[in-house]
Amino acid sequence: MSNVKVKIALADDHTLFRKGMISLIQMVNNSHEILFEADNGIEVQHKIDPLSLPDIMLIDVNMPVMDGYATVDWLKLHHPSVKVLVVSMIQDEESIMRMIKLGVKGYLSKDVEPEELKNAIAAITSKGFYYTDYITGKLVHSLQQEEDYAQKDALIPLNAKEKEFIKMACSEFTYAEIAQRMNLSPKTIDGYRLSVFEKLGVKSRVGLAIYALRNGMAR
Amino acid sequence: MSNVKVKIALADDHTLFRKGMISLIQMVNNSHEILFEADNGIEVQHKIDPLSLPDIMLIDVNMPVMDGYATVDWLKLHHPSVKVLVVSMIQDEESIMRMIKLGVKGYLSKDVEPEELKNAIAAITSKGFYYTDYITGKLVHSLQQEEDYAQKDALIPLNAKEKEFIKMACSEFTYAEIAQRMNLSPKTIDGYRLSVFEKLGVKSRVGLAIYALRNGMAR
DNA sequence: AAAAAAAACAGGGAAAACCCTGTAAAAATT
DNA sequence: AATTTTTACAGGGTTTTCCCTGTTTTTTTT
Repeated sequence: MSNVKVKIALADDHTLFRKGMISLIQMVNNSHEILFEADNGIEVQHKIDPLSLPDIMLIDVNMPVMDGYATVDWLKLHHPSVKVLVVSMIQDEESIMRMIKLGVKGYLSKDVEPEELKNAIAAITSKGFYYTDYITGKLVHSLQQEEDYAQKDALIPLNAKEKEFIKMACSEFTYAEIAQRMNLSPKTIDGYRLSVFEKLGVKSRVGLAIYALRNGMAR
Repeated sequence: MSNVKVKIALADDHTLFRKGMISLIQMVNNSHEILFEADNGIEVQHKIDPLSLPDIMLIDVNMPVMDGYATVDWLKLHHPSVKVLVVSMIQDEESIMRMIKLGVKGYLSKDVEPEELKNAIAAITSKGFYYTDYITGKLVHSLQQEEDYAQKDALIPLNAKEKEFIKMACSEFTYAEIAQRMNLSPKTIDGYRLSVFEKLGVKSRVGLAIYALRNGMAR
């Protein structure tokens, strides 16, 4: 650990919890400096000093006025160098994924041991992130869900021409232009249109395009 | 660790590497049983015994005839209980993400210390997965890339009604139905259509839907 | 209060998409 | 070789989308 103090700031609407965290952080050793604390995102915006940005910000998800998501989003845009460690009671996959996608460097439960909080801050300082097994598990699970969802198409038998037609339909070409490009008559294309509409259960070309994009049949 | 041996199988086209791995695994302690080894995915399909499935399969990405992806995909479908640990020289984000999405429980480089291989097998056996910091980093990075890509829309000034229209247009409603639902005349909707077409540079409703989905303006 | 800008609406027409029913040729089955 | 299935294609009509040129009403600015 270097001789420069790690600068930390906190955003959490529960004063008692916030004060507790601060005392915990300072108890560990004196290599951490608390820059400021805030009740919510708006206060963060006012209290943050561009000339002395925190290295790490501990942020809660649930806060009044401006919640954790909005706060992280704002930080990402205005002070991207600030590394965010979420500390929240909320542990559901959706919140975790949303925060990870916003670029947070760690996500802890509020009932972890003080030791783990220390480890998290140390890891984020040294290698840039700290994801527990729980978080990693959620992350991977979510990815696989997406993928599984995107593969029900294998259940619907579509031949090569139909798949090609679907890809072509996900564009601004007219059916007449698609016919040209596939060397088929517009009437044949109309036949493919009808058959894929029925197979996929869509009622319009827009519906088809949406279905295809959502299910990875076209990019 | 229980008294039942952990059953392991390997798929890698490099015989020497495979043999080395086996000796390493058996050297650790005698709690591991090697069920079989295979040159590629096809051999896995033939050698695997549904009555005595491996707990963990070590699989390489690059293999002739049937590669790692196809092998994992096959295992996922036919023997989902088999936990896959990828061991490969390939370490790029795309391969890693593809394998993770296929549900592999770990991904190691071929030049890790034997100690880490041991840890990985132990972790997968006990808690179900083993992702190194490197893999976790790639995972999170890939997620954030996706999200960043999906947010350039803020650059184009669209008012609330236009955004609502775009969402509605990403459906199978006709413009007349959209007009009803937004309590506006079809002719007004036609005006919104023209203005968003121009702002987003699209030429048809399908083009609009594709643009909106790709840029996160509609789900 | 007047001027300017934005939002809502309209007529009308051409092009594209949609949706029937039906036929001819090629390919696969038997 | 005969039959069935699949693929390719057509006529013709309805609806929807697209696109042009406007007017009226509401909101914002000065």
